[in-house]
Amino acid sequence: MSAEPRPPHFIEQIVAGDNESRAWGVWSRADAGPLDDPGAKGDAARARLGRPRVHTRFPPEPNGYLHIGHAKSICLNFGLARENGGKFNLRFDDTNPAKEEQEFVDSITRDVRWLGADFEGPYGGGLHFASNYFGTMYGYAVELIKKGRAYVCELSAEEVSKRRGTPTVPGTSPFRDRPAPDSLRLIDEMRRGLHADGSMTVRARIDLASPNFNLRDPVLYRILHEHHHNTGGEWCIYPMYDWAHGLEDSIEGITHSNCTLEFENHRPLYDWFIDAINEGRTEDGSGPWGPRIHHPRQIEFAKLQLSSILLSKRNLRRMVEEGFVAGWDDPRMPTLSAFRRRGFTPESIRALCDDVGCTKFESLIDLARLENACRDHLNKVAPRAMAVLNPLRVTIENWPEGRVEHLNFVVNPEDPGAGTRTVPFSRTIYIERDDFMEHPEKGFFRLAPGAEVRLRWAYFLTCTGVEKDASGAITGLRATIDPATRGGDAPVGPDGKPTRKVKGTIHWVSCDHALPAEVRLYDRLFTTEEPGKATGKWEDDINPLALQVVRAFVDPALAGARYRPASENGADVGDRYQFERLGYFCVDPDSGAGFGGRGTAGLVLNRTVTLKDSRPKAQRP
RNA sequence: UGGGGAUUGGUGUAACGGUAGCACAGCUGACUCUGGAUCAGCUAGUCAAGGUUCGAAUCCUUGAUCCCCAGCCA
Repeated sequence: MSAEPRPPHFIEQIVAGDNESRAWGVWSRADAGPLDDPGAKGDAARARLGRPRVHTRFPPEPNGYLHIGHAKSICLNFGLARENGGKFNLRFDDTNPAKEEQEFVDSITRDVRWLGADFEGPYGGGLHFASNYFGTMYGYAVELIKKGRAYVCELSAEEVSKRRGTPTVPGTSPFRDRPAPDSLRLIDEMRRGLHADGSMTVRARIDLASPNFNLRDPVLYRILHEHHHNTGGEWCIYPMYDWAHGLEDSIEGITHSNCTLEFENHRPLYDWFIDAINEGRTEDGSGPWGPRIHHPRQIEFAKLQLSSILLSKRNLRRMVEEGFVAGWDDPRMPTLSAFRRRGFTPESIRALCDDVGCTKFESLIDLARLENACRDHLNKVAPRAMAVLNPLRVTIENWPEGRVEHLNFVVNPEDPGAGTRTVPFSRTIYIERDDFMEHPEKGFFRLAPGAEVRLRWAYFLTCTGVEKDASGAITGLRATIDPATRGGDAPVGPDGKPTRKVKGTIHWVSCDHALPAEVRLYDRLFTTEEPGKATGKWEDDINPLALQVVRAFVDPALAGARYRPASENGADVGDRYQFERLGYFCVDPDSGAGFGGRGTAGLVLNRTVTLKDSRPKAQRP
């Protein structure tokens, strides 16, 4: 998008500074990667040797689908690893068995791959699960109890809440002075399943008077007798996010723990945990506690917010569960699965994330920028075709019945390598109803009675008559073509210059050859920039026109269009086209089997985004 | 009413004591077999008030506005 590379943002600057000072050391033979690998992974591993360590991660909880907001974090973290020759981990933060499901692990894995953050490629540090570290974390908790830094508390959730205090009044717990041996016995009993859910917790002993509530003796473990998607029935106590998260980064050797702004208040807690664990530990591992553990640097940035879009998991879940949309991948949703189904490319999403930069300012990005990024990319790569969404039949009176010509059609003017194909032309064609005005208004330069336009790649056409039904509605047009304009070029005079010009060019399809298709015209789900802001209920701002379905006639070349499983970074994607003058469209999986889809019908197409409309604002529909 | 953050054109983003720049949007015009694309130009900004300084978006003071925090969620 940008002509010049964007200047480095603040996190990139921090990383560059850390590289300069070797703040995180350098990659060694032990952690650089598979040096013997003959492919790209080996190349990256060998290049990594001796370079400053940069190791990032994307740590989603598998409790929902990834949305466009996550894309920013994925691009940031993967980009940092790639640009610095480092590594990027995909890690599931699966510390709450009650909320997490395999379906979400699968969708997230697929979506991260689709975006291009290849966590198993040359810059990949692999796929990880926080739940694999439960044993290590438990050991750290026991260590903290032994050090007098944690205790078992038997306050109920309600009592903890009641005793939390206020910003100026300290909290209390009658258990915080429980002797370490007692807490040790109790945590063991908790782990062994001897206590009921909610009966007790492990808490850090920090500061019940801190104005930062995160430091008011936060809970480390709660009892949950639940089946876990990864560890099954192995555990009945589960670590809280705050306790687990920083440790996960530490265990994986993450150098820069990038997260969103709301965790700024948690950073002192994460630092406290690691410092407390490191208390008494030594560099060489001598002494009672072993070697010091890694202490990552957390950096907070503002999450991506887009206008006319809702991104909280709670709201997305409601939209799906209460039927506002058809599912997580309904093309009206802001999930990555939905954007993919709608026809957005990973390149365009990455371009947006790169374009908006990264700061601590909570900005609201105009959704149009994502749409523009998509147009930008698709313009360069999408093959062109013609389709008529709202057909008006035109009979060409000076074209013989039954005669068919195959005219040359440029597949993509932006890409000469895409070549040409042919498109059939016959006596009756469909044109777009909007491209005709019986009484043309000022500035309208398409078809009107007596007016001449160019049929794209075909002939100049002059409207000679209008057919109407009893109610006066226009049912068809009569017209003639100029045989001397075959191919769409004006005849040239003796001076080699065109003898006449037409201002308008319209698209068309031959009635006898057109392929019928269901076209789903998508628009934004909400009519306001900040849904629900006015009334407090986003339901009030739902756009009833976010989906309109039309029966269209499309270019016969679309007979070859397909929905293709595992075709784009392993994800299922439909073929994408530009329908000239209309926008970008792609094959939906609801298409019939003949088109590679899972549905029973014929061809189903989604409108990804319209073409830009540069008519003066007053003239736009 | 405690603590933690933030504030530069319409929207984003740079400038790290030394000419407020870039992108997108908007508006003109050129070109065009897509009212697309492309090309050229224009419009438009440092939250406020003081202070330090030869010089302040940048440093200091005070204030304004917005966001986050009192889950056994993440």
